[in-house]
Amino acid sequence: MKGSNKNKDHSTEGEGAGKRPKRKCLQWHPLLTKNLVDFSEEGEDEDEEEDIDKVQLLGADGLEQDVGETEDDESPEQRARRPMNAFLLFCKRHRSLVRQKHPRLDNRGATKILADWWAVLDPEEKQKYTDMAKEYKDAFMKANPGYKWCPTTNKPVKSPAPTVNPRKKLWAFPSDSSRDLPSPKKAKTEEMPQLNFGMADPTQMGGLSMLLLAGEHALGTSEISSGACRPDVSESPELRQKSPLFQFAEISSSTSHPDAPSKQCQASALFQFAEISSNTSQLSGADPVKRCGKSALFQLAEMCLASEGVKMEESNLIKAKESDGGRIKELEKGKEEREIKMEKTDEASLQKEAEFEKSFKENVKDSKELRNFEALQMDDIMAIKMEDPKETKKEELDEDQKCGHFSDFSYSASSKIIISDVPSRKDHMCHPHGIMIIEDPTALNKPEKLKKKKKKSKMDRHGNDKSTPKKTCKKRQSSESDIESVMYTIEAVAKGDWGIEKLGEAPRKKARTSSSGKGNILDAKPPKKKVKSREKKMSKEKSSDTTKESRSPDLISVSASKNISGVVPEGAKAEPLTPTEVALPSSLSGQAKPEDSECHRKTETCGSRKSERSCKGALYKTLVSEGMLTSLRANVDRGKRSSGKGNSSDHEGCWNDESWMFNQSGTSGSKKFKKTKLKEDSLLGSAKLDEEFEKKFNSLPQYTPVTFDRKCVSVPRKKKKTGNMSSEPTKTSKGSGDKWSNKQFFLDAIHPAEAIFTEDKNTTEPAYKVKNAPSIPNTPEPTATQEPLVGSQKRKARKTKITHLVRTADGRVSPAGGTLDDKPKGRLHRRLPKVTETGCSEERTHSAEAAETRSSTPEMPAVSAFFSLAALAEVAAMENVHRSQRSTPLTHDGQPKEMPQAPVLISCADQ
DNA sequence: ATGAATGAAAC
DNA sequence: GTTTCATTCAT
Repeated sequence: MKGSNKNKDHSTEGEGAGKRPKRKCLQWHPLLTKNLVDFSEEGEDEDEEEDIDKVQLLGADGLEQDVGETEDDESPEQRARRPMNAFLLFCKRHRSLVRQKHPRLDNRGATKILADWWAVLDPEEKQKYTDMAKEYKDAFMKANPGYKWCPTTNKPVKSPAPTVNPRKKLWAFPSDSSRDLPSPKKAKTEEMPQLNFGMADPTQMGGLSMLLLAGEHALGTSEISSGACRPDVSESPELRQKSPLFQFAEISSSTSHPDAPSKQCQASALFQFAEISSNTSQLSGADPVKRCGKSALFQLAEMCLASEGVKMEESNLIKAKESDGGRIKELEKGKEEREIKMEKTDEASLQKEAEFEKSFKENVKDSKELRNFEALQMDDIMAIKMEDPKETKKEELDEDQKCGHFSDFSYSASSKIIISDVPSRKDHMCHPHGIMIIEDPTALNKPEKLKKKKKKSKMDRHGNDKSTPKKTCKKRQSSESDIESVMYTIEAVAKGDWGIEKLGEAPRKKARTSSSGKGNILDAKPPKKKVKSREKKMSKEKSSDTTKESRSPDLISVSASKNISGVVPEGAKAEPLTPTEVALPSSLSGQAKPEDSECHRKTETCGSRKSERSCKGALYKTLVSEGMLTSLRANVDRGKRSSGKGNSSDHEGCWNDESWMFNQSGTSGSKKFKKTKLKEDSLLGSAKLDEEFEKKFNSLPQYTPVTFDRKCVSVPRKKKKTGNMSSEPTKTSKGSGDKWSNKQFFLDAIHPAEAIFTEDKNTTEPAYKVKNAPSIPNTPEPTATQEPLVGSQKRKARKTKITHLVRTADGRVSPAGGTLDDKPKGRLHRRLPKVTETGCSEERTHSAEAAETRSSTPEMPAVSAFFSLAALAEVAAMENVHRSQRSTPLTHDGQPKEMPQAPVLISCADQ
């Protein structure tokens, strides 16, 4: 396949020198791009450097974007892609399946099928996607307040320079350079790796997966900066409420922070993520109290920023840039400013410390919750750290790379975040605050700008870092509790001082990795996405355990790579990315050992990257062992849950529930067990993280291919017709068939509905939520008949037609005027329930299978028998209701019905 | 670069 | 109402 493509390309154009056959399908995300780049470049020593290099390259290319970037404070960056809508999410999630099923089918065909599916999809299912999309969008918007979807016309509002294609991506409306807008995005994507961590990244949220991935990356990448900032950070309970994604969003978007904190609280995880990522925040030294409202991560980020003059500078620069047209000039200035700021930093740090203490006390109050919260934060951070592994680009890998976006979230990596751990309970453990620092210079600011600066400043920075002796936090020599050890580790890392002792803990990971090692090294590596998805499918059966394993390795590998990034300890870095298999082991081993030797050697010198990396790796491990990851995962779940359940708007509840509980238990438990379970925990944690990411992204139910087939079969006429042929036949049949025919349709429709959703991997988590209200057919009113047509008239018309003709099948078109047309199927489908929940994968899987079985064979007949016209009518009515009610009250039912059909049948029977 | 789908946003 | 663009990837 690939080869063909390549060839194709050649033939097609002379121009392209090689161009990327694939283009950027996946690259769309800058992050991804970056990751890819990283991978390729990985060979290089440091992540940072790499980034810088990349940046340079960009700059070299002539893109001055960096400078131009400007701000993101408000402006979205050009790069950001508009968030995907529900349908797109659906497509993204299912396309692979479709393709698998119909390899021959090209994307268009697949798209058609997907559309059919979408049409058939239960309202609930659809709703999930819709909710997700909404959440995502909200997060995105939060991250990029100024973001405009599309300039429709050509002119961007401001951009004077029309040179650019009007269409392309105007939305980057920001005044940035006009040229930047269009070219940058794609150009970057294509050619350069740009790193976009900056604020925009969150923006890019285009892919949910990206977010998740980002988180992972962050974890991996985030380095524990040698220069430790002072601990600070206040955590507020409020944050807890946010879902991880939301938090992420917050982080990502710098701008958001100031906004209403309360609001944020409610926000979903996505938002948080966005905020964190974007958070360029000016660190204005807001009061600690104020900060409380913000997410801890965000606060941390701010602190970090404050502490580090560099970042400050950048932000300032950015601002300045905004004000000033000259970008480059400013950059230069920035350097100078930076120096000045450096001085300031110390002061700031001091203040922060004071604040920190205060916040700390406050936090103590919360105790458990707080603790959990913290854990969550940690997780988030971890996630952030997980950065892109680098990998060499290989032709073969191309595809994989695409997939790689999962691992990508580069931006997170760049940002530094310091997290302090507040002792949650005095009783349980009083840990000194541990501080994790994530460096992400760029993250705070815009990627591009940052890049440039970085390059230039890079040297400076390093010098600074080294030079600036961070105040060492007090380190704790003896690790009383696991947590302490972790904290200690963190501190040590921050200091640059690493105790070998801790390393001991790390080993478990290694073991894990080793286990994971498979044959495919190369392929596996970066592209988690595809691979993952595929693997998932493959491994689905395996169940949570398997998944965990598979995932964990990835995470680890990633983290390792990142950690190591600075210096590749051993050969590992060479191909960092191979995430899962090869890379992991090597990296891990490398980490551990090197750490020992190097780390302990360098007690103080933060300077050596290797040591840092190794330390980081150790730290990471420690965290994992502690269960931090687990908690993270839980967070993610929560976010998922929230999204799934309620709409983004509601969010609120997210935190509590099982996931929350789970976190706590997990965390605490891990502590106790530590070593014993540490490994497991780590595995779980990592696995969970991955899962969560995926989940979010995939939280949506997926139809199994089988189902898909059935649907195709059952619905064939519609689909096919839709695309190619006229639906006439169908219609005719209807007309002639009358009700009878309808029935048939109905049945057909149902079949598909039965479809089983594959739950993905599912994860071990308890069900994050199952929305479906099993039995509730309540149909308040049948009124809503029409669906809102969307899209252009054409589409509308087409759709309408289809609906009548084709879709009818689903819903059944009434021969006459068919007022009711669509209704029926929806309702039935709804029941299908996804199996999403999570229980144990095994059970789930099992049930799913069972369901399939049932649906496929035996039941059909029975069903048909059951259905009566009346029943159909009722269903239709119900469906309408559903449709109208988009906002389904979420029933939290934790457990969906295993048997989808059953309910339906029953209802029918009743009537 | 195009298209296939849908949806959301910007006109 | 219409246009753009988000994803994906074979042409």
